[in-house]
Amino acid sequence: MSTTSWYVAPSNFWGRLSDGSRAGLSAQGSVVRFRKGIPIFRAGSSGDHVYILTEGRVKVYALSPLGRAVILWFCLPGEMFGLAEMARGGERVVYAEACTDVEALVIPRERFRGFLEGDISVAMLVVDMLSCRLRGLTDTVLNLIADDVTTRVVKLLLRLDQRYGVPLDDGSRRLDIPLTHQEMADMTGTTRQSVSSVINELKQQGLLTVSDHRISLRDDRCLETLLNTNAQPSSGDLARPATTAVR
Amino acid sequence: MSTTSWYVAPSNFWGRLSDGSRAGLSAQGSVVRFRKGIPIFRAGSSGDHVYILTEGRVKVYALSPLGRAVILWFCLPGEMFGLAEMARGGERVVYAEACTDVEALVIPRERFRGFLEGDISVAMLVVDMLSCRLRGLTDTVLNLIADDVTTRVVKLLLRLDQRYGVPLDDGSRRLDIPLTHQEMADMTGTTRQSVSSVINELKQQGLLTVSDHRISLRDDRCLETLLNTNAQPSSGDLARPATTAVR
DNA sequence: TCTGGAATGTCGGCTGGCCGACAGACGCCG
DNA sequence: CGGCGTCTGTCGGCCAGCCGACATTCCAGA
Repeated sequence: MSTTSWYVAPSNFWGRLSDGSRAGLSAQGSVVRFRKGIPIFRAGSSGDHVYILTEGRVKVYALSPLGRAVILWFCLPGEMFGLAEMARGGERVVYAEACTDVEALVIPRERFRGFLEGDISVAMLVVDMLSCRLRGLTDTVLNLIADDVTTRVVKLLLRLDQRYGVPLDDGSRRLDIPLTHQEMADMTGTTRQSVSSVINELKQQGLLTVSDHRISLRDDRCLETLLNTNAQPSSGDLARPATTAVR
Repeated sequence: MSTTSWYVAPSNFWGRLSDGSRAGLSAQGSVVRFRKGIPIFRAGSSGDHVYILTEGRVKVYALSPLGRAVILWFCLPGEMFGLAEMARGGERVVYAEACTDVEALVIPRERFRGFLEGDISVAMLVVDMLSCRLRGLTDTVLNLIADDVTTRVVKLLLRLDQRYGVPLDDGSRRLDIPLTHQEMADMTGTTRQSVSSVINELKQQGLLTVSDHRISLRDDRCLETLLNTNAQPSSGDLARPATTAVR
Protein backbone atom coordinates (compact mmCIF):
# COMPACT_ATOMS: atom_id res chain seq x y z
CA MET A 1 0.00 0.00 0.00
CA SER A 2 3.01 2.25 0.11
CA THR A 3 3.34 2.86 -3.62
CA THR A 4 0.83 4.68 -5.74
CA SER A 5 -2.08 2.54 -6.91
CA TRP A 6 -1.74 1.06 -10.37
CA TYR A 7 -5.38 1.76 -10.83
CA VAL A 8 -6.34 5.07 -12.35
CA ALA A 9 -9.84 6.27 -11.68
CA PRO A 10 -11.89 7.57 -14.60
CA SER A 11 -12.20 11.15 -13.39
CA ASN A 12 -8.77 11.22 -11.93
CA PHE A 13 -8.15 14.45 -10.12
CA TRP A 14 -4.85 13.57 -8.53
CA GLY A 15 -3.40 12.08 -11.68
CA ARG A 16 -4.23 15.15 -13.74
CA LEU A 17 -2.29 17.50 -11.51
CA SER A 18 1.11 18.68 -12.57
CA ASP A 19 3.98 17.38 -10.47
CA GLY A 20 4.42 20.82 -8.98
CA SER A 21 0.78 21.16 -8.01
CA ARG A 22 0.79 17.70 -6.54
CA ALA A 23 3.78 18.46 -4.41
CA GLY A 24 2.30 21.77 -3.34
CA LEU A 25 -0.98 20.20 -2.35
CA SER A 26 0.74 17.42 -0.46
CA ALA A 27 2.41 20.04 1.66
CA GLN A 28 -0.96 21.42 2.71
CA GLY A 29 -2.07 18.33 4.55
CA SER A 30 -0.98 14.96 5.78
CA VAL A 31 -1.40 11.40 4.64
CA VAL A 32 -3.65 9.38 6.89
CA ARG A 33 -4.48 5.69 6.82
CA PHE A 34 -7.78 4.14 7.77
CA ARG A 35 -8.42 0.46 8.28
CA LYS A 36 -11.21 -1.25 6.41
CA GLY A 37 -14.55 -0.52 8.02
CA ILE A 38 -13.41 2.58 9.86
CA PRO A 39 -15.52 5.74 9.57
CA ILE A 40 -13.53 8.63 8.11
CA PHE A 41 -16.08 11.25 8.96
CA ARG A 42 -19.66 11.24 10.16
CA ALA A 43 -22.81 13.21 9.54
CA GLY A 44 -23.00 15.97 12.11
CA SER A 45 -19.25 16.42 12.36
CA SER A 46 -17.80 19.66 11.11
CA GLY A 47 -16.85 19.67 7.45
CA ASP A 48 -13.53 21.38 7.82
CA HIS A 49 -11.34 19.01 5.85
CA VAL A 50 -11.23 17.77 2.31
CA TYR A 51 -9.81 14.39 1.29
CA ILE A 52 -7.83 13.13 -1.65
CA LEU A 53 -7.94 9.38 -1.84
CA THR A 54 -4.64 7.81 -2.79
CA GLU A 55 -5.34 4.16 -2.00
CA GLY A 56 -8.43 2.06 -1.42
CA ARG A 57 -12.11 2.69 -1.74
CA VAL A 58 -14.41 4.90 0.30
CA LYS A 59 -18.16 4.69 0.62
CA VAL A 60 -20.00 7.99 0.94
CA TYR A 61 -23.50 7.60 2.30
CA ALA A 62 -26.19 9.12 4.44
CA LEU A 63 -28.51 7.69 7.06
CA SER A 64 -32.12 8.78 7.28
CA PRO A 65 -33.65 9.35 10.72
CA LEU A 66 -35.30 5.94 10.35
CA GLY A 67 -31.97 4.25 9.85
CA ARG A 68 -32.33 3.82 6.13
CA ALA A 69 -28.96 4.08 4.36
CA VAL A 70 -28.49 5.98 1.12
CA ILE A 71 -25.23 5.34 -0.66
CA LEU A 72 -24.29 8.33 -2.79
CA TRP A 73 -21.13 7.05 -4.38
CA PHE A 74 -17.88 5.17 -3.96
CA CYS A 75 -14.73 7.24 -4.14
CA LEU A 76 -11.82 5.74 -6.05
CA PRO A 77 -8.10 6.44 -5.88
CA GLY A 78 -7.22 9.84 -7.29
CA GLU A 79 -10.61 11.34 -6.53
CA MET A 80 -11.63 13.75 -3.81
CA PHE A 81 -14.40 13.50 -1.27
CA GLY A 82 -15.76 15.74 1.45
CA LEU A 83 -16.14 18.59 -1.02
CA ALA A 84 -19.79 19.50 -0.49
CA GLU A 85 -19.03 21.52 2.63
CA MET A 86 -16.05 23.23 1.07
CA ALA A 87 -17.78 26.50 0.40
CA ARG A 88 -19.45 27.23 3.69
CA GLY A 89 -18.11 24.63 6.06
CA GLY A 90 -20.87 23.61 8.42
CA GLU A 91 -21.95 20.16 9.43
CA ARG A 92 -21.57 17.14 7.21
CA VAL A 93 -24.75 15.48 6.11
CA VAL A 94 -23.04 12.33 4.94
CA TYR A 95 -20.79 9.62 6.29
CA ALA A 96 -17.55 8.46 4.70
CA GLU A 97 -16.25 5.03 5.49
CA ALA A 98 -13.28 2.97 4.37
CA CYS A 99 -14.44 -0.03 2.32
CA THR A 100 -10.91 -1.33 2.20
CA ASP A 101 -7.72 -0.25 3.88
CA VAL A 102 -7.43 3.35 2.81
CA GLU A 103 -4.78 5.99 2.42
CA ALA A 104 -5.80 9.60 1.94
CA LEU A 105 -4.32 13.04 1.88
CA VAL A 106 -6.28 15.08 4.41
CA ILE A 107 -6.25 18.84 4.00
CA PRO A 108 -7.89 21.49 6.16
CA ARG A 109 -10.61 23.19 4.20
CA GLU A 110 -9.18 26.67 4.55
CA ARG A 111 -5.72 25.63 3.50
CA PHE A 112 -7.16 23.89 0.49
CA ARG A 113 -9.03 27.03 -0.47
CA GLY A 114 -5.94 29.06 0.06
CA PHE A 115 -3.99 26.73 -2.16
CA LEU A 116 -6.59 26.95 -4.91
CA GLU A 117 -6.32 30.71 -4.88
CA GLY A 118 -2.66 30.39 -5.70
CA ASP A 119 -2.86 27.61 -8.28
CA ILE A 120 -5.44 28.28 -10.92
CA SER A 121 -4.86 24.99 -12.73
CA VAL A 122 -5.93 23.07 -9.66
CA ALA A 123 -8.90 25.35 -9.14
CA MET A 124 -10.04 24.61 -12.66
CA LEU A 125 -9.80 20.89 -12.05
CA VAL A 126 -11.91 21.33 -8.96
CA VAL A 127 -14.47 23.24 -10.97
CA ASP A 128 -14.55 20.45 -13.53
CA MET A 129 -14.86 17.82 -10.88
CA LEU A 130 -17.73 19.59 -9.18
CA SER A 131 -19.49 20.26 -12.42
CA CYS A 132 -19.28 16.58 -13.40
CA ARG A 133 -20.51 15.52 -10.04
CA LEU A 134 -23.39 17.94 -10.29
CA ARG A 135 -24.33 16.46 -13.59
CA GLY A 136 -24.18 12.96 -12.17
CA LEU A 137 -26.33 13.79 -9.17
CA THR A 138 -28.86 15.41 -11.43
CA ASP A 139 -29.13 12.15 -13.32
CA THR A 140 -29.63 10.37 -10.02
CA VAL A 141 -32.51 12.63 -9.10
CA LEU A 142 -34.22 12.10 -12.43
CA ASN A 143 -33.63 8.40 -12.10
CA LEU A 144 -35.24 8.30 -8.69
CA ILE A 145 -38.29 10.27 -9.66
CA ALA A 146 -38.99 8.95 -13.10
CA ASP A 147 -38.01 5.28 -13.09
CA ASP A 148 -39.43 2.15 -11.51
CA VAL A 149 -37.32 -0.22 -9.47
CA THR A 150 -36.30 -2.50 -12.31
CA THR A 151 -35.13 0.43 -14.41
CA ARG A 152 -33.26 1.93 -11.50
CA VAL A 153 -31.35 -1.27 -10.87
CA VAL A 154 -30.55 -1.75 -14.55
CA LYS A 155 -29.26 1.81 -14.77
CA LEU A 156 -27.20 1.23 -11.68
CA LEU A 157 -25.57 -1.74 -13.35
CA LEU A 158 -24.80 0.32 -16.42
CA ARG A 159 -23.30 3.07 -14.30
CA LEU A 160 -21.24 0.56 -12.35
CA ASP A 161 -20.03 -0.85 -15.62
CA GLN A 162 -18.75 2.54 -16.74
CA ARG A 163 -16.89 3.00 -13.51
CA TYR A 164 -15.75 -0.46 -12.55
CA GLY A 165 -16.26 -2.57 -15.63
CA VAL A 166 -13.33 -4.52 -17.06
CA PRO A 167 -13.61 -6.60 -20.22
CA LEU A 168 -13.24 -10.37 -19.89
CA ASP A 169 -12.00 -12.87 -22.43
CA ASP A 170 -15.45 -14.09 -23.35
CA GLY A 171 -16.69 -10.63 -24.28
CA SER A 172 -18.60 -10.06 -21.07
CA ARG A 173 -17.67 -7.32 -18.65
CA ARG A 174 -16.95 -7.80 -14.98
CA LEU A 175 -17.93 -5.13 -12.46
CA ASP A 176 -14.86 -5.06 -10.33
CA ILE A 177 -16.46 -4.09 -7.06
CA PRO A 178 -17.99 -6.39 -4.49
CA LEU A 179 -21.51 -5.33 -3.64
CA THR A 180 -24.25 -6.89 -1.58
CA HIS A 181 -27.86 -6.65 -2.62
CA GLN A 182 -28.42 -4.47 0.40
CA GLU A 183 -25.81 -2.03 -0.86
CA MET A 184 -27.32 -1.96 -4.31
CA ALA A 185 -30.68 -1.30 -2.70
CA ASP A 186 -29.15 1.59 -0.76
CA MET A 187 -27.76 2.96 -4.02
CA THR A 188 -31.12 2.88 -5.77
CA GLY A 189 -33.52 3.77 -3.02
CA THR A 190 -35.21 0.41 -2.85
CA THR A 191 -35.13 -2.74 -0.73
CA ARG A 192 -32.87 -5.73 -0.60
CA GLN A 193 -35.69 -8.03 -1.65
CA SER A 194 -36.50 -6.01 -4.73
CA VAL A 195 -32.89 -5.94 -5.82
CA SER A 196 -32.66 -9.67 -5.31
CA SER A 197 -35.60 -10.33 -7.54
CA VAL A 198 -34.48 -7.96 -10.29
CA ILE A 199 -31.00 -9.44 -10.32
CA ASN A 200 -32.43 -12.92 -10.52
CA GLU A 201 -34.68 -12.03 -13.39
CA LEU A 202 -31.69 -10.68 -15.27
CA LYS A 203 -29.71 -13.75 -14.38
CA GLN A 204 -32.45 -15.98 -15.76
CA GLN A 205 -32.53 -13.97 -18.95
CA GLY A 206 -28.85 -14.67 -19.25
CA LEU A 207 -27.94 -11.00 -19.10
CA LEU A 208 -25.57 -11.35 -16.18
CA THR A 209 -23.80 -13.81 -13.95
CA VAL A 210 -22.55 -13.47 -10.41
CA SER A 211 -19.52 -14.88 -8.69
CA ASP A 212 -17.74 -13.82 -5.54
CA HIS A 213 -20.10 -10.87 -5.00
CA ARG A 214 -19.11 -9.46 -8.35
CA ILE A 215 -21.39 -9.15 -11.32
CA SER A 216 -20.51 -9.79 -14.94
CA LEU A 217 -22.63 -8.34 -17.71
CA ARG A 218 -23.08 -9.85 -21.12
CA ASP A 219 -21.75 -7.07 -23.25
CA ASP A 220 -24.26 -7.16 -26.06
CA ARG A 221 -25.78 -3.99 -24.75
CA CYS A 222 -28.64 -6.26 -23.83
CA LEU A 223 -29.26 -4.25 -20.74
CA GLU A 224 -29.66 -0.99 -22.57
CA THR A 225 -32.41 -2.49 -24.65
CA LEU A 226 -34.44 -2.98 -21.50
CA LEU A 227 -34.51 0.73 -20.89
CA ASN A 228 -36.44 2.13 -23.81
CA THR A 229 -39.01 -0.58 -24.20
CA ASN A 230 -41.71 0.80 -22.00
CA ALA A 231 -42.04 4.48 -22.82
CA GLN A 232 -45.54 5.73 -23.40
CA PRO A 233 -47.10 8.69 -21.61
CA SER A 234 -50.14 8.14 -19.47
CA SER A 235 -53.04 10.52 -19.91
CA GLY A 236 -55.02 11.27 -16.78
CA ASP A 237 -54.14 14.88 -16.06
CA LEU A 238 -53.12 15.15 -19.66
CA ALA A 239 -49.51 15.67 -20.52
CA ARG A 240 -48.46 19.14 -19.51
CA PRO A 241 -46.83 21.34 -22.11
CA ALA A 242 -43.24 22.30 -21.52
CA THR A 243 -44.15 25.95 -21.31
CA THR A 244 -45.10 27.74 -18.14
CA ALA A 245 -48.66 28.86 -18.15
CA VAL A 246 -49.01 32.57 -18.54
CA ARG A 247 -50.48 33.94 -15.38
CA MET B 1 -36.15 45.91 -16.87
CA SER B 2 -33.17 47.91 -18.02
CA THR B 3 -31.68 48.68 -14.62
CA THR B 4 -30.29 46.06 -12.30
CA SER B 5 -32.89 44.25 -10.25
CA TRP B 6 -33.51 45.58 -6.77
CA TYR B 7 -33.80 42.01 -5.65
CA VAL B 8 -30.68 40.24 -4.47
CA ALA B 9 -30.69 36.48 -4.52
CA PRO B 10 -29.42 34.60 -1.46
CA SER B 11 -26.42 33.01 -3.11
CA ASN B 12 -25.66 35.95 -5.25
CA PHE B 13 -22.85 35.22 -7.65
CA TRP B 14 -23.12 38.35 -9.75
CA GLY B 15 -23.41 40.66 -6.78
CA ARG B 16 -20.34 39.24 -5.11
CA LEU B 17 -18.09 39.95 -8.04
CA SER B 18 -15.78 42.93 -7.93
CA ASP B 19 -16.64 45.71 -10.35
CA GLY B 20 -13.64 44.79 -12.42
CA SER B 21 -14.53 41.12 -12.66
CA ARG B 22 -18.08 42.02 -13.51
CA ALA B 23 -16.98 44.24 -16.33
CA GLY B 24 -14.55 41.63 -17.56
CA LEU B 25 -17.14 38.90 -17.56
CA SER B 26 -19.65 41.11 -19.33
CA ALA B 27 -17.19 41.50 -22.13
CA GLN B 28 -17.06 37.73 -22.64
CA GLY B 29 -20.67 37.39 -23.68
CA SER B 30 -23.76 39.28 -24.58
CA VAL B 31 -26.97 40.21 -22.84
CA VAL B 32 -29.98 38.40 -24.21
CA ARG B 33 -33.65 38.79 -23.39
CA PHE B 34 -36.23 36.06 -23.35
CA ARG B 35 -39.96 36.55 -23.13
CA LYS B 36 -41.93 34.78 -20.46
CA GLY B 37 -42.55 31.16 -21.41
CA ILE B 38 -39.72 30.96 -23.91
CA PRO B 39 -37.31 28.03 -23.68
CA ILE B 40 -33.73 29.21 -23.15
CA PHE B 41 -32.19 25.84 -23.83
CA ARG B 42 -33.46 22.30 -24.23
CA ALA B 43 -32.36 18.84 -23.26
CA GLY B 44 -30.39 17.40 -26.13
CA SER B 45 -28.98 20.72 -27.25
CA SER B 46 -25.27 21.24 -26.86
CA GLY B 47 -24.22 22.70 -23.53
CA ASP B 48 -21.76 25.19 -24.86
CA HIS B 49 -22.92 28.31 -23.07
CA VAL B 50 -23.30 29.35 -19.48
CA TYR B 51 -25.83 31.90 -18.28
CA ILE B 52 -25.82 34.61 -15.67
CA LEU B 53 -29.32 35.72 -14.87
CA THR B 54 -29.66 39.46 -14.40
CA GLU B 55 -33.42 39.83 -14.45
CA GLY B 56 -36.39 37.55 -14.02
CA ARG B 57 -36.79 33.93 -13.01
CA VAL B 58 -35.80 30.77 -14.84
CA LYS B 59 -37.13 27.27 -14.32
CA VAL B 60 -34.63 24.46 -14.75
CA TYR B 61 -36.27 21.10 -15.26
CA ALA B 62 -36.05 17.76 -16.99
CA LEU B 63 -38.60 15.62 -18.79
CA SER B 64 -38.62 11.87 -18.42
CA PRO B 65 -39.26 9.73 -21.50
CA LEU B 66 -42.82 9.30 -20.24
CA GLY B 67 -43.37 13.04 -20.20
CA ARG B 68 -43.09 13.43 -16.47
CA ALA B 69 -41.53 16.77 -15.55
CA VAL B 70 -38.93 17.12 -12.80
CA ILE B 71 -38.24 20.67 -11.68
CA LEU B 72 -34.73 20.92 -10.31
CA TRP B 73 -34.68 24.54 -9.25
CA PHE B 74 -35.63 28.09 -10.04
CA CYS B 75 -32.77 30.40 -10.87
CA LEU B 76 -32.92 33.90 -9.41
CA PRO B 77 -31.25 37.14 -10.48
CA GLY B 78 -27.53 37.11 -9.83
CA GLU B 79 -27.25 33.34 -10.09
CA MET B 80 -25.86 31.20 -12.87
CA PHE B 81 -27.41 28.29 -14.69
CA GLY B 82 -26.30 25.88 -17.36
CA LEU B 83 -23.20 25.00 -15.35
CA ALA B 84 -23.50 21.23 -15.22
CA GLU B 85 -22.07 20.82 -18.71
CA MET B 86 -19.30 23.33 -18.11
CA ALA B 87 -16.58 20.76 -17.60
CA ARG B 88 -17.07 18.46 -20.53
CA GLY B 89 -19.62 20.16 -22.70
CA GLY B 90 -21.85 17.53 -24.24
CA GLU B 91 -25.61 17.45 -24.43
CA ARG B 92 -27.85 19.11 -21.91
CA VAL B 93 -30.06 16.84 -19.91
CA VAL B 94 -32.28 19.63 -18.65
CA TYR B 95 -34.46 22.37 -20.00
CA ALA B 96 -34.30 26.02 -18.97
CA GLU B 97 -37.31 28.20 -19.48
CA ALA B 98 -38.15 31.81 -18.71
CA CYS B 99 -40.85 31.98 -16.02
CA THR B 100 -41.03 35.73 -16.44
CA ASP B 101 -39.49 38.11 -18.90
CA VAL B 102 -35.82 37.41 -18.51
CA GLU B 103 -32.51 39.10 -19.12
CA ALA B 104 -29.33 37.09 -19.01
CA LEU B 105 -25.68 37.38 -19.81
CA VAL B 106 -24.86 34.51 -22.16
CA ILE B 107 -21.26 33.41 -22.35
CA PRO B 108 -19.71 30.70 -24.50
CA ARG B 109 -18.47 27.91 -22.29
CA GLU B 110 -14.90 28.07 -23.49
CA ARG B 111 -14.66 31.82 -23.06
CA PHE B 112 -16.05 31.48 -19.57
CA ARG B 113 -13.45 28.89 -18.73
CA GLY B 114 -10.78 31.06 -20.21
CA PHE B 115 -11.94 33.97 -18.11
CA LEU B 116 -11.88 31.90 -14.95
CA GLU B 117 -8.30 30.96 -15.63
CA GLY B 118 -7.39 34.61 -15.58
CA ASP B 119 -9.48 35.69 -12.62
CA ILE B 120 -9.03 33.48 -9.62
CA SER B 121 -11.53 35.35 -7.50
CA VAL B 122 -14.30 34.48 -9.91
CA ALA B 123 -13.11 30.90 -10.15
CA MET B 124 -13.36 30.63 -6.39
CA LEU B 125 -16.90 31.93 -6.45
CA VAL B 126 -17.76 29.33 -9.04
CA VAL B 127 -16.26 26.64 -6.85
CA ASP B 128 -18.34 27.86 -3.94
CA MET B 129 -21.47 27.99 -6.03
CA LEU B 130 -20.99 24.46 -7.32
CA SER B 131 -20.16 23.12 -3.91
CA CYS B 132 -23.32 24.65 -2.44
CA ARG B 133 -25.39 23.30 -5.25
CA LEU B 134 -23.89 19.86 -4.77
CA ARG B 135 -24.83 19.97 -1.15
CA GLY B 136 -28.36 21.00 -2.02
CA LEU B 137 -28.83 18.26 -4.58
CA THR B 138 -27.54 15.73 -2.10
CA ASP B 139 -30.27 16.81 0.28
CA THR B 140 -32.78 16.39 -2.51
CA VAL B 141 -31.67 12.84 -3.14
CA LEU B 142 -31.93 11.93 0.53
CA ASN B 143 -35.28 13.58 0.65
CA LEU B 144 -36.57 11.57 -2.27
CA ILE B 145 -35.36 8.24 -0.99
CA ALA B 146 -36.04 8.53 2.68
CA ASP B 147 -39.20 10.62 3.03
CA ASP B 148 -42.85 10.01 2.31
CA VAL B 149 -44.93 12.40 0.25
CA THR B 150 -46.17 14.52 3.14
CA THR B 151 -42.66 15.04 4.45
CA ARG B 152 -41.36 15.87 1.01
CA VAL B 153 -43.95 18.56 0.51
CA VAL B 154 -43.39 20.03 3.95
CA LYS B 155 -39.66 20.16 3.35
CA LEU B 156 -40.29 21.79 0.01
CA LEU B 157 -42.25 24.52 1.75
CA LEU B 158 -39.45 25.06 4.23
CA ARG B 159 -36.91 25.29 1.41
CA LEU B 160 -39.09 27.69 -0.50
CA ASP B 161 -39.39 29.78 2.62
CA GLN B 162 -35.62 30.09 2.91
CA ARG B 163 -35.36 31.18 -0.68
CA TYR B 164 -38.49 33.19 -1.32
CA GLY B 165 -39.94 33.85 2.11
CA VAL B 166 -40.65 37.43 3.16
CA PRO B 167 -41.98 38.31 6.61
CA LEU B 168 -45.49 39.78 6.82
CA ASP B 169 -46.93 42.12 9.40
CA ASP B 170 -48.83 39.42 11.22
CA GLY B 171 -45.73 37.31 11.82
CA SER B 172 -46.42 34.86 9.04
CA ARG B 173 -44.12 34.50 6.06
CA ARG B 174 -45.17 34.76 2.46
CA LEU B 175 -43.48 32.63 -0.20
CA ASP B 176 -43.01 35.15 -2.93
CA ILE B 177 -43.26 32.82 -5.88
CA PRO B 178 -46.39 31.71 -7.68
CA LEU B 179 -46.57 27.95 -7.92
CA THR B 180 -49.25 25.56 -9.08
CA HIS B 181 -49.78 22.27 -7.35
CA GLN B 182 -48.54 20.60 -10.50
CA GLU B 183 -45.25 22.45 -10.22
CA MET B 184 -44.87 21.57 -6.57
CA ALA B 185 -45.52 17.95 -7.52
CA ASP B 186 -42.81 18.18 -10.16
CA MET B 187 -40.46 19.56 -7.53
CA THR B 188 -41.08 16.71 -5.12
CA GLY B 189 -41.51 13.75 -7.40
CA THR B 190 -45.15 13.20 -6.67
CA THR B 191 -48.54 13.92 -8.25
CA ARG B 192 -50.74 16.96 -8.37
CA GLN B 193 -53.46 15.19 -6.40
CA SER B 194 -51.12 14.26 -3.58
CA VAL B 195 -49.82 17.82 -3.30
CA SER B 196 -53.37 19.11 -3.25
CA SER B 197 -54.31 16.91 -0.37
CA VAL B 198 -51.20 17.64 1.67
CA ILE B 199 -51.60 21.38 1.19
CA ASN B 200 -55.22 21.15 2.24
CA GLU B 201 -54.40 19.21 5.35
CA LEU B 202 -51.88 21.88 6.31
CA LYS B 203 -54.41 24.55 5.54
CA GLN B 204 -56.96 22.91 7.78
CA GLN B 205 -54.42 22.68 10.57
CA GLY B 206 -53.99 26.42 10.21
CA LEU B 207 -50.33 26.08 9.27
CA LEU B 208 -50.64 27.97 6.02
CA THR B 209 -52.92 30.06 3.86
CA VAL B 210 -53.01 30.57 0.13
CA SER B 211 -53.85 33.58 -1.96
CA ASP B 212 -53.04 34.42 -5.55
CA HIS B 213 -51.05 31.23 -6.02
CA ARG B 214 -48.77 32.23 -3.22
CA ILE B 215 -48.47 30.44 0.08
CA SER B 216 -48.04 32.04 3.49
CA LEU B 217 -46.67 30.02 6.38
CA ARG B 218 -47.48 30.60 10.01
CA ASP B 219 -44.04 31.31 11.34
CA ASP B 220 -44.22 29.42 14.61
CA ARG B 221 -41.97 26.77 13.14
CA CYS B 222 -45.08 24.68 13.22
CA LEU B 223 -44.04 22.97 10.06
CA GLU B 224 -40.72 21.83 11.41
CA THR B 225 -42.47 20.07 14.22
CA LEU B 226 -44.18 17.85 11.70
CA LEU B 227 -40.84 16.51 10.55
CA ASN B 228 -39.46 14.69 13.57
CA THR B 229 -42.63 13.19 14.90
CA ASN B 230 -42.53 9.87 13.13
CA ALA B 231 -39.02 8.53 13.45
CA GLN B 232 -38.75 4.94 14.51
CA PRO B 233 -36.81 2.28 12.65
CA SER B 234 -38.64 -0.71 11.30
CA SER B 235 -37.17 -4.13 11.96
CA GLY B 236 -37.66 -6.67 9.20
CA ASP B 237 -34.17 -7.09 7.83
CA LEU B 238 -32.87 -5.68 11.05
CA ALA B 239 -31.19 -2.30 11.02
CA ARG B 240 -27.85 -2.57 9.31
CA PRO B 241 -24.79 -1.32 11.14
CA ALA B 242 -22.95 1.62 9.62
CA THR B 243 -19.85 -0.45 9.11
CA THR B 244 -19.09 -2.43 6.02
CA ALA B 245 -19.04 -6.11 6.62
CA VAL B 246 -15.58 -7.59 6.41
CA ARG B 247 -15.44 -9.83 3.42
C1' DT C 1 -15.03 -30.38 11.03
C1' DC C 2 -18.43 -27.59 13.45
C1' DT C 3 -20.64 -23.15 14.26
C1' DG C 4 -22.46 -18.62 13.79
C1' DG C 5 -23.11 -14.59 11.23
C1' DA C 6 -23.95 -12.64 6.88
C1' DA C 7 -25.91 -12.83 2.37
C1' DT C 8 -29.39 -14.55 -0.61
C1' DG C 9 -33.92 -16.55 -2.45
C1' DT C 10 -38.79 -16.43 -1.98
C1' DC C 11 -43.54 -15.75 -0.62
C1' DG C 12 -47.94 -13.48 0.90
C1' DG C 13 -50.12 -9.69 2.91
C1' DC C 14 -50.66 -4.85 3.17
C1' DT C 15 -50.70 -0.08 1.80
C1' DG C 16 -49.04 4.48 0.18
C1' DG C 17 -49.73 6.83 -3.34
C1' DC C 18 -50.58 6.73 -8.42
C1' DC C 19 -54.18 6.95 -11.77
C1' DG C 20 -58.46 8.10 -13.92
C1' DA C 21 -62.47 10.71 -13.51
C1' DC C 22 -65.24 14.41 -12.74
C1' DA C 23 -67.07 18.63 -10.59
C1' DG C 24 -66.46 23.14 -9.19
C1' DA C 25 -63.78 27.59 -9.08
C1' DC C 26 -61.23 31.09 -10.88
C1' DG C 27 -59.49 34.01 -14.02
C1' DC C 28 -58.96 35.99 -18.88
C1' DC C 29 -60.56 37.45 -23.21
C1' DG C 30 -63.63 38.69 -26.62
C1' DC D 1 -71.70 38.92 -19.79
C1' DG D 2 -70.69 34.31 -21.56
C1' DG D 3 -67.39 30.89 -22.71
C1' DC D 4 -63.07 28.52 -22.34
C1' DG D 5 -58.83 27.01 -20.42
C1' DT D 6 -56.36 26.31 -16.33
C1' DC D 7 -56.21 25.22 -11.65
C1' DT D 8 -58.06 22.98 -7.57
C1' DG D 9 -60.68 19.54 -4.63
C1' DT D 10 -62.03 14.89 -4.01
C1' DC D 11 -63.14 10.04 -4.55
C1' DG D 12 -62.53 5.01 -5.55
C1' DG D 13 -59.91 1.45 -7.69
C1' DC D 14 -55.72 -0.59 -8.19
C1' DC D 15 -50.97 -2.09 -8.02
C1' DA D 16 -45.79 -1.66 -7.46
C1' DG D 17 -43.14 -2.38 -4.12
C1' DC D 18 -42.44 -2.41 0.97
C1' DC D 19 -42.50 -5.32 4.96
C1' DG D 20 -42.14 -9.36 7.78
C1' DA D 21 -41.01 -14.03 7.87
C1' DC D 22 -38.72 -17.80 6.89
C1' DA D 23 -35.38 -21.26 4.65
C1' DT D 24 -31.10 -21.84 2.51
C1' DT D 25 -26.38 -21.03 1.19
C1' DC D 26 -21.95 -19.42 1.92
C1' DC D 27 -18.04 -18.32 4.12
C1' DA D 28 -14.59 -17.37 8.12
C1' DG D 29 -12.87 -18.73 12.20
C1' DA D 30 -12.06 -22.02 15.87
